[in-house]
Amino acid sequence: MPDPLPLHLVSPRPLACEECHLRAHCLPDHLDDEFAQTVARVIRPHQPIPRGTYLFRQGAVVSAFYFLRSGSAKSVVSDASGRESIMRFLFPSDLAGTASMDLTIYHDSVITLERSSFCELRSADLLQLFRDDPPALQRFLTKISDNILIERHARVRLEHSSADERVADFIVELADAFARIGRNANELYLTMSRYDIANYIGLAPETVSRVLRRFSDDNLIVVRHKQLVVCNQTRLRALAAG
Amino acid sequence: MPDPLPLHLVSPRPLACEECHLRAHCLPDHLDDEFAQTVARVIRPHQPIPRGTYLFRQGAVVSAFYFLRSGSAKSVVSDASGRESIMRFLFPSDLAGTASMDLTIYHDSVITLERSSFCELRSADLLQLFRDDPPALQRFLTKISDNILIERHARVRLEHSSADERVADFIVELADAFARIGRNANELYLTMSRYDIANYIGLAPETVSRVLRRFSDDNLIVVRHKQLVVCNQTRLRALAAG
DNA sequence: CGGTGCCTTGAACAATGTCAACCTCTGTGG
DNA sequence: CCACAGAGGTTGACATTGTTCAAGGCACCG
Repeated sequence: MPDPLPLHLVSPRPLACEECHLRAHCLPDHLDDEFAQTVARVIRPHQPIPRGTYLFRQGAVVSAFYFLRSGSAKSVVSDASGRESIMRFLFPSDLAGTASMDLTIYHDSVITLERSSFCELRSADLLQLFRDDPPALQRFLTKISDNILIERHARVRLEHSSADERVADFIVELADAFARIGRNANELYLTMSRYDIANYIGLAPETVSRVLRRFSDDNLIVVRHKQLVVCNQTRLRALAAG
Repeated sequence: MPDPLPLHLVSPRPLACEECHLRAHCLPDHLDDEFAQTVARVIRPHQPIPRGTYLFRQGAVVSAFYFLRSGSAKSVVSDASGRESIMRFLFPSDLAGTASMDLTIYHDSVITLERSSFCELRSADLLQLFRDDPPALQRFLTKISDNILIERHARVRLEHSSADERVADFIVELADAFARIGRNANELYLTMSRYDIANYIGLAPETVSRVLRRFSDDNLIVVRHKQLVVCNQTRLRALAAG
């Protein structure tokens, strides 16, 4: 997935939206002339930003949600004792910030894992967008609902799964995310570190290493650094299901 | 917290709403005459229902959300392999069904843990309520956001806490829920079984028993069946924080 | 007053975390 | 282009924690 052109090179709105390959996943479902003005005020495309950039920080006042167009990111919460937990990984078409829809402060931080681009959805004008285009509210709610289900899945995985099951399930989850954005679901690239993976699925990094090694020995996968090839998706899914 | 009168004995709407002790936690923020009609169409009080009743079942078509007025309930998801996980416990002023706001099917089941009463928020008319009273949408979103934060807290607890920390945190969480609805935060009544507690915090029921025993030996609490008295809230909170 | 389900307790076991050492890739500067 | 430093990743030995299995107790409800 190549990075898009820098902002100053892309077509001006509303053409940018009409050309967007992720339009079907965006909030507005149509783009006639007058409505386009509302959209243009609420939804703003941004230039690609480098790896390690914060889209927003936990505790800051909410100003916008972020629709990821390319790249990947992680959502992190840090608790009172300073411990950080990764809530989810974000991929193109995912909406960042949905846990902060009470519009007070951000309840997590979102950090890019590679060079990434996104559209900003300004929260101040969001309610107006919902008024002008009620289906947009429905889509917004659906995205939030999806997010809740993803996070619940991650929690159920923590509660009832062995280390093997967790790692298998993580790989399957990643493969599905790749498939959703039109990439090869068998050739995964791990933009996140082993520490991030371990944190996400609630294991020690050493355990993740060992399980990947075992999967590799069993010919389920081939791992080389950040490259992961899935050899036996069926068995991997069976493992993930427990 | 006494059960409210059966539906046929309470005052008709809108008086019922005006008398409701939880009105401040409800969606509409005002109740003038014409608006009251919208509210009456969307929000419907119900008679108390017995313990073990399903408010809705996972997989059923979404018809309403449920605002708990008295009693308690649990939200349960069952996965492909039939394993059940308790996502959260619900108390008065909590809204059940927020994980299903995509309005397709319910993604969890909600089951009462004791005789409970509630108001039904019909989903078909909910969008109209939001149009008639935009702040209601804001309150709705805030309730969903609260729910996400509660479930995230539960997940972080699973990821990074020992058995002692989890049980302490559960007790503190319950105490806070009691305080929020105006009950004594030091005299808790456990409407859920030990199995439910164990499931919720990701432990074996035996472990919960043992930890409660230890806390009791350390004079942190006194447990007798479903009655739990908190003796040293400070130490308990310190334990919960890790 | 007897049964049933929920809860508690004990002992052995298995799983994963911890600690420490070593390896390997990457990026940097000479 | 090479050498080196440092972070990230892997591996092994060991300790710890919580689960599992089995038995027994206690309350509640017929």
